[in-house]
Amino acid sequence: MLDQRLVRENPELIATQLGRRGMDVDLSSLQEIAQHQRDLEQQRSTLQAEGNRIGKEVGLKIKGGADPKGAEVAELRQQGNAIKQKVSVLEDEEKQVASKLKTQLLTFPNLPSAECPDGKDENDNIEVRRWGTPREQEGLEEHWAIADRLGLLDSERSVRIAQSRFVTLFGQGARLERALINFMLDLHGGKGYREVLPPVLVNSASLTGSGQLPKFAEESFRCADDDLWLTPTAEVPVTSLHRDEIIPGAQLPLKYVAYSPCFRREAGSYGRDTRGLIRLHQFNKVELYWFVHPDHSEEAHAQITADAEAVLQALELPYRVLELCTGDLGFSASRTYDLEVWLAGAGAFREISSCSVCGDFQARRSSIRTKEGKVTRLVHTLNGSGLAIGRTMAALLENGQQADGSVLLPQALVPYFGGDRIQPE
RNA sequence: GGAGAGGUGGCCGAGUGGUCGAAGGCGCAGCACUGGAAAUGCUGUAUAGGGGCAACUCUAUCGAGGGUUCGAAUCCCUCCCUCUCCGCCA
Repeated sequence: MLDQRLVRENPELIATQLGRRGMDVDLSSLQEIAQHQRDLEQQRSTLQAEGNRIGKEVGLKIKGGADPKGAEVAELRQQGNAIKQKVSVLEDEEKQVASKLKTQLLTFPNLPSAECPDGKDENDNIEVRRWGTPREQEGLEEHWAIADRLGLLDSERSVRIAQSRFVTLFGQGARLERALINFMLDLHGGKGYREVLPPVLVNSASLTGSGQLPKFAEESFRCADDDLWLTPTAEVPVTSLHRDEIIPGAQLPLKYVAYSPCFRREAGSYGRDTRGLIRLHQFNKVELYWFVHPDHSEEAHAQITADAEAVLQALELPYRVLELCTGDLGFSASRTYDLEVWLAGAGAFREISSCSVCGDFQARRSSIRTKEGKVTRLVHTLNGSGLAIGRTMAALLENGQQADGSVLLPQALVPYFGGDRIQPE
C-alpha cells in the first residue's frame, strides 16, 4: 500500500514512479481526498478536545459542590451537546472519506525500486547471468510426454476428480514430488531458514495484507460459506504470520521456508500450457520469505535469490536469471529477479522462481513493524520460490531423459528419491 | 452442532459512570549499589494519526461496531473471536 502521507505531500513522485510501470495515473483527486481526510481529522480532534474539557469541568463542578441540576451545569451540558452534534457530523464524513481513501490506496501497486530497469513488458527484462549448459538436441521429449510414457501422472482421470489443469501423480512421479519437497526444505533449513507449514486456507485480511486482494480476487479460489480462500502461494500465510506485530530489531532478519500447495484459478490463460505440469490450478511450492530491517533489504534480495539458485545448482539444472523491468513487475514487488530453468524438451527457458523485494508495501498493508529506540518503522519483506515443485519435476524429466527411455536424476536427489533413475515400469 | 465461561497494555491482573491510557505485579531498558554478579533501590517502558525545528502537545484506541450520557474500560444493543464440557471426527 502507498504511504498516505506521500499521497498528500508528493503525489507527483508517485505518479512518476507508477508511470515507470506503464500506468498513467492522475493522483490529484486522491491527493484531495487525503488532504480532506486530514482536515476533517484536525477539525474533529479540536472539537473533541473542547468536549473533553467541558466534560472534565462538569465533573469538577459537581465534585466541588455545584448543583448537578443548576443553571451553571446545565449551561455546560448544553455546550457539550452542541459539540457532540458537530463531532458526530464530522466523524461520519471523516469515516466515509477515510474508507474511500483506503479503498483506493489498496488498488495501487508498489512503486518500483530506483534500481529496477525501465521497460514496457517481458521483452524488456534483462538477462543478468546464466548457469550451466543447456542441453540442446533434436528429438527430445517434452516432460508431459515422458511423464505419460513412464506412468508418472494422469491428467484425464484428474478431470474426473476435479477438472482440467489438475494432475494426479502416481508411483515414481508421486515419490519424486515428495522427494523434491523434502530436499528443498532440508536444503534451506540447513541455511538458517525456519521451516513452517502454514494453513492453506487463508482469510481475506491475509490476502489483502500480501497484496492479492482487493484487485486479484478472480485469481483465487474462494470458500462459499466462510471468509476463507485457498492460498495462491505460501507467501500469503507467511506474511500474515507477523501481521499486526512489532518485531524486536534483534530478531531480524526472520527467514522462513514454507512448503504449501498453491491454488490459482489461472483466469484468462485458456489454451496456454494445457499439458503437463507447467500451469495447474493446484501445485506444490517451497517458498522462501524474509522479514528484514528496512535498511537491509537490498542485500537480502541478493541472498534470497542466491538461495533459490542454490536449489537449481544442486539439481544440476541450467538456468538464467532475469531482472524484471518495471513493466513486468508484480503488484507487490519493487524489484524482482526471475529464475528461468532450461527445459531441454521444449527447448526453452521457463520461469521456476520469482524472487522479489517488496519494500514496506506488504508491511504497511499488514502492519508489521520493528522498533529502534523510540521509533517504529515498517519492516521490509522479500519472497522467492525455492522452488516451484511441479516445474522442477518437468525440468528434471526433460533434462535428464535418456535414449533408453529412462530419466537420470541428479545425485543430490538420490537419498530422497531412493535411486538415481526413473525406469519405465 | 448443543451447553457454559470469557475477551483490559509484551504477559499476568485490578478496575462497574468523572482528570483512567488505565492500579499492582512480572518482563524489559537505563542508573545506583558490587571486584563482578545475584538480591535490592530509583527511573523509564503501548499503538496509530495530527500539529511543532524541538522540548512537547492534541485526538483516538480497554475484541469490533452502534447506543445512552456533559462524561463510558465501566450501563444497553448487535456482531466477532477465544476457551471449557458434550457430540462428531483424522
